[in-house]
Amino acid sequence: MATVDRSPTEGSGKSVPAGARRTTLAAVAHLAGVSIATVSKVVNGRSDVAPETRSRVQELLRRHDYVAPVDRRTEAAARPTVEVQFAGDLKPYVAEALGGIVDAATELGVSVAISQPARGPRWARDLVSMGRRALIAVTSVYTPAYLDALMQAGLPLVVLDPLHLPHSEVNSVGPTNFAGGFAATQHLLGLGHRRIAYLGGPAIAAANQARVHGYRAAMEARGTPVPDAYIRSGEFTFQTGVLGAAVLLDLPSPPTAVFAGNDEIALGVVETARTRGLRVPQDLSVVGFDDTLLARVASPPLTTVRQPLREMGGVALRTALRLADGEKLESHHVELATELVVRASTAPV
Amino acid sequence: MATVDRSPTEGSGKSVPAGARRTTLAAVAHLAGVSIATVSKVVNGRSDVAPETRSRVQELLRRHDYVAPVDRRTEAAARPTVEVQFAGDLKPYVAEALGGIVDAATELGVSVAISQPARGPRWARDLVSMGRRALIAVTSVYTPAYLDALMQAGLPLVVLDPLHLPHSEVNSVGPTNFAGGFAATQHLLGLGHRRIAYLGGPAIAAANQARVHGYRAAMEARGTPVPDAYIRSGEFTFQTGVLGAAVLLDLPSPPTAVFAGNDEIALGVVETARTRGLRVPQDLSVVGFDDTLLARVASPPLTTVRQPLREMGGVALRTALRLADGEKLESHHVELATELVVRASTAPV
DNA sequence: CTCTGTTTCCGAAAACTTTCGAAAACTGGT
DNA sequence: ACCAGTTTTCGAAAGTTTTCGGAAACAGAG
Repeated sequence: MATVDRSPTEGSGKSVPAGARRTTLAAVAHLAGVSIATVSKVVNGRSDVAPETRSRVQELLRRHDYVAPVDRRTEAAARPTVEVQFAGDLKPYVAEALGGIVDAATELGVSVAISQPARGPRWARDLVSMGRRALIAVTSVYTPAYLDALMQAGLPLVVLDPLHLPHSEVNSVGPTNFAGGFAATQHLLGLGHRRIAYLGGPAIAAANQARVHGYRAAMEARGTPVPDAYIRSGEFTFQTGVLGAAVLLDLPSPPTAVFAGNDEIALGVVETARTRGLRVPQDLSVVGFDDTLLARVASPPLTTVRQPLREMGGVALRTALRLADGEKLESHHVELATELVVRASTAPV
Repeated sequence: MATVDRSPTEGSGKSVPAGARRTTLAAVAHLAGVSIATVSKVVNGRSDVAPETRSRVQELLRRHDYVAPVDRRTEAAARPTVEVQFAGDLKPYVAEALGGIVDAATELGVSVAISQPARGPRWARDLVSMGRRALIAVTSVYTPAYLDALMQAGLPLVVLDPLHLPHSEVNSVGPTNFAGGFAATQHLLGLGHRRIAYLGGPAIAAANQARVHGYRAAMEARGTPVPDAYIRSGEFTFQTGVLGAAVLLDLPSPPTAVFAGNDEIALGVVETARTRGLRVPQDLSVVGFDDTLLARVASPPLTTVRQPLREMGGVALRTALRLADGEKLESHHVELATELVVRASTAPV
């Protein structure tokens, strides 16, 4: 089998004259007037070679079409690896994006390693020495120190669904949060709702802010006033949904529809409605965001704004690989389109 | 610098007697009665080594703590890597187990790579040549050819929640499915239910069978007959829950409680109840299995049998590492205790 | 200028990997 | 059983990489 594998390599490019041996380190070493060891070091990018010697040897290697054995090897061992880091639990949101990354990686013949964000002063350099070519951070916070460590190590970064606002130093992939918030709100308005509340994630999160703005824009376009109490922040958790919905429903003028910042919050809202004897969607309409598994298996199935999570994962991986290849990107931030998916948690007032 | 880097390695584990040289391929080759070349091939996962020879050499390499030069380069590169494979989507079940694996790996300083089950004749060997030391398969099917490829490559395998019955050739980690099924059914019986149905996953799945048996055992212990129509199989999906519940509820004598094979099925049952105007738990009690996020964020929150998924992931990782170190295991199959978690989806008749 | 580290660069030797041919073990035939 | 072709397995030799020590260049202190 090894013999069969090798054959394609032989036919590559300008072929060596029949009978002539392949160029060896020894030949080059002789011509360059250095030892074999030194030539080997040049080939492998070791540091202990004088710049002048290095370039002289490199020139000879080129001239004689030297091919290193590692390059002759089968592609398997040479597969690049990208690291994917996620903080905290592997929630459905992260899991689906990760699924998209793995799919794309399988297709491209790339390995994927996963980990929690590492600590310690050397973490970024350690990743490089473990053979990682790029880093994809999913919904992670990144501090200047974090970015600096990556820069130092020369490890390119792509952030999937960045928590912060798109920063020119950082490459990121995200959904069209504004458009999604707008579409969700418009859907509720179209059903005749006017008292629509927004119950979202952390106020600092860029994604959350964009969704709020989309919501506001739709409300204003319809000329519907938005009481301050109708916009609430919290975490992207079930708990926030349960508690936030309770507060909203206790308002003197409670909303007839809630637009939740993600599916998990939406489920919390549904649960609070249930404990209070309110039926969804007859008594309260709920819209989620993300369209994770959660939305599809909920009771009732959730109307939600679909994020193309798998595609986003794929784009993130491809972007990471392009950065690893030293390509310059024309755009630092890519947004993929969201889409409203209407299911059973929304109904006319 | 190189000299300084090496020193920490010297102090690791059972130290080599002072003055003694590091283990070399030549030493191992001599012990094994083969050539240096053959030992090198084993280290690098090359194909042209007989399985018997390979395992004998591997054993000696381990016993003498051989460290490949590529691993000596930096201490970071020496971190072992385990591959985790999962088929299909990254469902909450798989995601939580994966979370447990990553946690344990972080603690132990091990790298985790993830992928879809690979194809091709060389996949297992490729994993070895990419530096993987063990493989954890999550709910994957494994064919004889699959096992054979691993054996050939000398890559140890741990299956998490095996689909097949525990096989003496395969090391596996799973929950106490029988006890879980028994506890769930007893809980329903204790609430006064007598017409209890089981709606589970694939009939061939070992986990499903054990849950059914637990259910049957509890019913028989109480002297409650189980009509054949009360036991249904399908997939571990929402769809199966929706459809199966519809069939069960159309029975002449419909059940008052459904024990579902997992949380996703349980949610399907809840949804069918809802569309028929039945309230859970007042009109129908539902018990799930797994206690994934799904159970906690459902409406109503699901009574379910908790699997210690994170712990199972941790055990799987530790087991995989021990196998990679050549330890013999006293037991081929480890079962971790399940626990009934009572929430709001069950109530007295 | 001399002495004493310190760093850079190189190569000999040792360690390791790959190639490739040959023997052994299978394949199907007759 | 025997034979010709094929595949598997292995090791010798060739090729390559790593280790480690030493020479030369460099840098400061006396």
